[in-house]
Amino acid sequence: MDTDFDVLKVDCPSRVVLQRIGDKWAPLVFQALKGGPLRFSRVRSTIQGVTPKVLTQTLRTLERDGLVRRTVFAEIPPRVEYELTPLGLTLLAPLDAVRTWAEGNAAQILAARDDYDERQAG
Amino acid sequence: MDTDFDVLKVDCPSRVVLQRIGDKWAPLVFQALKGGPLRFSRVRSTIQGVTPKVLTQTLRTLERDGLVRRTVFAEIPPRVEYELTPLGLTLLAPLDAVRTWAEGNAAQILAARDDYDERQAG
DNA sequence: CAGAATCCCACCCGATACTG
DNA sequence: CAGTATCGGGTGGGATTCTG
Repeated sequence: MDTDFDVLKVDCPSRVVLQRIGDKWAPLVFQALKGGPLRFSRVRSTIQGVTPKVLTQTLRTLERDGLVRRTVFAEIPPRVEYELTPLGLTLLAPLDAVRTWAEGNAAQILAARDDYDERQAG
Repeated sequence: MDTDFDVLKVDCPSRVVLQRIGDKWAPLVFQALKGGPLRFSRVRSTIQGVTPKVLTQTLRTLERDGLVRRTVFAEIPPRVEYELTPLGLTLLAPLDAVRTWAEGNAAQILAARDDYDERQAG
């Protein structure tokens, strides 16, 4: 077998990994960094609506998980670049599939919701 | 074009969809239901660690989003079955890719964390 | 069997302001 | 520029108990 992990099992580490994927900003960071290294401010402007604090948190966690590399350049003014690691790059495809699905089916989902809500109210 | 949605934009509906996909239990429900219809208690026992309340919440939301169908049989004792809708089935593949990735790379992630934490402490 | 009701808390996230 | 510090709120999730 390739793996002993099973998301359906309690305390399986893969669940923690799933969690990370499923947090609010992490997938957007991947989307932002898929084109190559980006400076902090650039990441921030790419991902609309994210605050510096939360973005930093997200990037730190992804760095800790070995998915993002943080590079500091000793310059004035300071420059810090973020990029996906080799491991992070392998996650790009699966994540992209989900994102594509989300973008492609958002309308249907919203319609289904209206349907459901209307049936509840009516 | 196929879609006007872009996850990087604020208030884009696809973000909401991503959120849903990324909540704690929804992906596990998909994994549990991928084999076909299942009764509530069966879903519950398949997804280790989920409480009835949270499972109900999750199933309701997925039902509202048109991803899961809930069927009630008028029997004693009560029987309720859950299954993926056609729309839900189309999400199965992308989700499976992520799950497979999570299960396959959980070990590496954990190792990266230990590395990172050690470097912080040391 | 399939849940509903209730209570509760951790934590995730956001707004704002400040700094090397 | 690239963050940190601080405070606060909302909510997703959990434990427990009860019911048609």
